[in-house]
Amino acid sequence: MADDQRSKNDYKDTLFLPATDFPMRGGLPKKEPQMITRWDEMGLYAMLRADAKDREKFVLHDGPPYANGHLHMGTALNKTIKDLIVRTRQMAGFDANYVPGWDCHGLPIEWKVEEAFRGKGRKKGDVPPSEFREECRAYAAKWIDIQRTEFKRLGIEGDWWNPYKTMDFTTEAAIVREFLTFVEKGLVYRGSKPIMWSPVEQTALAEAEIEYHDHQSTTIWVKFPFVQAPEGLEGAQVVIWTTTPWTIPANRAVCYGEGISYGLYEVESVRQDLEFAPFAAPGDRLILADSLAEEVFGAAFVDTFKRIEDVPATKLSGAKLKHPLNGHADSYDFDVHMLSGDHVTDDAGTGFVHTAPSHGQEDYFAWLGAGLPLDAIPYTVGPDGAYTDEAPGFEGRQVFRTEGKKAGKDGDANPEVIKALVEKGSLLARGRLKHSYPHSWRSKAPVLFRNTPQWFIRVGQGEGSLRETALKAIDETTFYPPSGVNRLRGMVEQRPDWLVSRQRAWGVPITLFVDKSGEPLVDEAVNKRIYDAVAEKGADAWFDTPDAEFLGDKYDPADFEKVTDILDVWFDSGCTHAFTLEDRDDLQWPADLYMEGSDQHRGWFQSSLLEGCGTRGRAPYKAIFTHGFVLDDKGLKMSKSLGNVMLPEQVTQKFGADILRIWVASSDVQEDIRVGDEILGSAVDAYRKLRNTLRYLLSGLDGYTEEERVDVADMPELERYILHRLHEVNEKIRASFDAYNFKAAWRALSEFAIQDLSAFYFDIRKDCLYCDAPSSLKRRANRTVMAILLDHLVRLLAPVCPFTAEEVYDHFPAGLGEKKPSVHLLQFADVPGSYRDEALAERWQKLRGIRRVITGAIEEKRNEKLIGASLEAASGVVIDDPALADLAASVDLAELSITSQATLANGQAPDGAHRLPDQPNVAVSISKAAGEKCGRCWRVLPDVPEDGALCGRCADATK
RNA sequence: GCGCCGGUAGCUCAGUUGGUUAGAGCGUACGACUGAUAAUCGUAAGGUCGGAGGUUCAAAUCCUCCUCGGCGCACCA
Repeated sequence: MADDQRSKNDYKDTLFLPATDFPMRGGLPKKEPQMITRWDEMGLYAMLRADAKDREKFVLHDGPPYANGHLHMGTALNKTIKDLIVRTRQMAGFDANYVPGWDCHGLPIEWKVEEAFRGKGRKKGDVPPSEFREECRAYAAKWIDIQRTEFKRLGIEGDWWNPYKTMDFTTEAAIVREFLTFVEKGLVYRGSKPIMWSPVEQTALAEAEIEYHDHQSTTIWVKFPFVQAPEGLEGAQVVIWTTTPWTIPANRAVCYGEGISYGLYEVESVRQDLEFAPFAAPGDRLILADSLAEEVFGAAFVDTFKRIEDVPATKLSGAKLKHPLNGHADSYDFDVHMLSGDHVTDDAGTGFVHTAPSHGQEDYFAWLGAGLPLDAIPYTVGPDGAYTDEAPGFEGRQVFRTEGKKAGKDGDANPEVIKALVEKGSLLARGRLKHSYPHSWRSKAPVLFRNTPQWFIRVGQGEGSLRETALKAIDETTFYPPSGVNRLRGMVEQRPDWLVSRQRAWGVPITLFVDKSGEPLVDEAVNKRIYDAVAEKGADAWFDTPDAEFLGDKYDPADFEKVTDILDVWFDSGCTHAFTLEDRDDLQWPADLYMEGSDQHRGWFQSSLLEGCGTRGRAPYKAIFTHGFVLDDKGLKMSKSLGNVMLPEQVTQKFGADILRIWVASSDVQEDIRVGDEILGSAVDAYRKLRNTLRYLLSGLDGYTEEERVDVADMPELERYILHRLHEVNEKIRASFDAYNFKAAWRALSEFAIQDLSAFYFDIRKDCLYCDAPSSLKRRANRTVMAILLDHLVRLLAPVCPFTAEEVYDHFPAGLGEKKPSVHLLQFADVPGSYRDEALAERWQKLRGIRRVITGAIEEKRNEKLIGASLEAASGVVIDDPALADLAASVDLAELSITSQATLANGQAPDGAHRLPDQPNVAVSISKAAGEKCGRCWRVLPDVPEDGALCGRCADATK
């Protein structure tokens, strides 16, 4: 080893090099769980509450996730945004108490539990309802535990040990109370409508529970003869087309459109080249929409046909048809009405619509609209999707299979009906059609329209209606983003009455007694007894308690029927505001904010709105914030089949929760956001950079004490400029937090740390920090500013990276003053307005421009291998702008640009000087600095006696 | 099918009421340093602003159509 090498090392000991135990690498996957344990043990949540006890409340009301399954990126995103909101509000000086909740009732859990029972060889029918519900309860409880752990792993702060659950007895009672309020207000009625029915799950489904998938249907064209043909139509038959042959036994009418042009057609010949005989035969006289005739004849393998005459729609008015199954099983001998219908079009089918009022919304309304009686509508299909005895000859045949592996596949109803139609000579043609068809979102099995008695909440129309109240409430709500208002408004404007009954076991019962006329009993005393019983024993109380106990002396149980349906789970979740915000002392009603995915416009936002408006006349929230969905790195939806699913657990295990949180904070969460390896990689890089900046602050403040502190007035301009920037950035970040604009806050924070601090301020002051005497004013000012920066940055970082912020806080040098037990007990600190100095900032903005010219010039010389370290350089700066030259003269350009020397001149630049396009008046020439290199500070200065010896400044500093 | 939202450098995002050569950070490449070192600093490359028309003296920004993606609604007799 050479001598000068050793001497360098000797001087190294005289430097004030940064020192800290704070590690450069985060090691988050290991460290974060320990931090969670520590927060639990110290009771951080309780401390936060106690600390904020008397502050103004800010309530973000949690939309309950469903207590089933592990977290996915969507739920992680959702809870992380909520946590960002809650933490920033808390640190901004509010009491932001976050009470998480879970949605526990409903089909998905029931489905899983049924599966489990089946696995043990027990069919649902064999399991007593109370035992079944007990299992559901246990199942939900299990997943609540799992999800709680997973949410906590993400660093979500909240009342985890006292959350709300829709299955708590008190909650179930509260939901009963809310529902009975609707009843008392006369908003609940029993209707009989065709509704979506899932034969596999044997329940009615709301629109929210339906999804559309492709389904292969058998289509048929069916001929209906006239009972008594209108003049000129003797022997003619009306043709319909349907994709649901199984609804033919329920057919009671055929609709035609008044604006459609119909014609009477006669079959001349049918195709002979087939291996089977077409159902159509020469001489058949058929009535069809003109625009569809050719298509129909094509399907029927008719070779040639002729059009005989027009059939005006008026001619069909009032006509009666024979049912195509007339005589089958000695039945179907009633008349089929021809009805006019606006819904009939001639762009598909035959121009005539087969109408089975028990199996379609439009069919039902067409029937009622014609003034035909409700009780003439048959119930041909039972809850199990099999024909009842109202479909003579087909009893027991299933539309869809409901059991085993083939559940959801076509049953034997269609083939049997088609066979019967063929026997009757009513079939004209058949075919297959692949089209989108409603399916249950849970079982993925197709559903059918079925006419059953159900309970509804009347949303109504016009003045005084629930709809009107809700629309008014929407106007009074703030939406983030503003476009959300259109969406919710559109849905509320259009939605039908709220179907709230379900024929299931796991949920809050519809606690109604119905009298002989079908009207629900409304009696306060009875309702009170019901409420008390449910509060004590849960939903089971409704089913297990004898009716007489509820009804009391006033009513005879024999006069009433007890409803055994349960409530739609959306009603449960719509009540969360009542049993959480209102019933808990540590929250308040209405909520300041509901924050969920944009799909909840149709879900929770709406159910809560209707519930709140129905019972309390206003929305339970003041504002709604929506986030988008998590997509893969190419912008596609994550799905198992695409193999592009990423789980939050993978992220926390590989990188840590703080990384996941940075991903959230740096993304535009109001839109759909992407996630993938590269995107998370950026979050990791940003994290490292920020972590190192904080580490540098910690290490630079090693041994700092209050005595070092310098008044701002006594600080160099550079320090004051940085404090000005801090003020600016702090304002920007705080304002962004207030607007829930986390990406803007994150951007401001990380760009400040990178550009202003790491690449500019720290770089310039490194020499001072390492080499100047501890007593030097400049160094003290530098350390004072570093202390101020650290204090603010750790607070601003805390909501985004709660783990890392806490770790930084742990490593705060003792001299920074008294500490709280956790960084999260701090609030954001105001940066004194006196730090703000626009004039100074403008000057330094210009100086940074000059600096960029110098660093660019150095880089040129570096590429020419003339110099290496910038301290080897001396810069000759020439400025052709007197004011700018004066400004440059007021600072130490060498220090600013981290060169050893600098000269400044006015006027024209020499040839070959470096320039930048945006700095037209600045030119820089670089030469090697004259003198020897100081062995301590490495600057090349004329006052260094020999290479490796000390410069004057260092000689003083080491005395 | 209809409605809403969105498509700006490899990635994440800025781009105010339309106005000079469209910005930042990260990443990349190259280089420097070796006293923030699995760090730090510098320089550079990189975009026909999803596409096509149109309005305008002037459009990433306004209009129309198309396309891709997401969400929602609906129909399918």
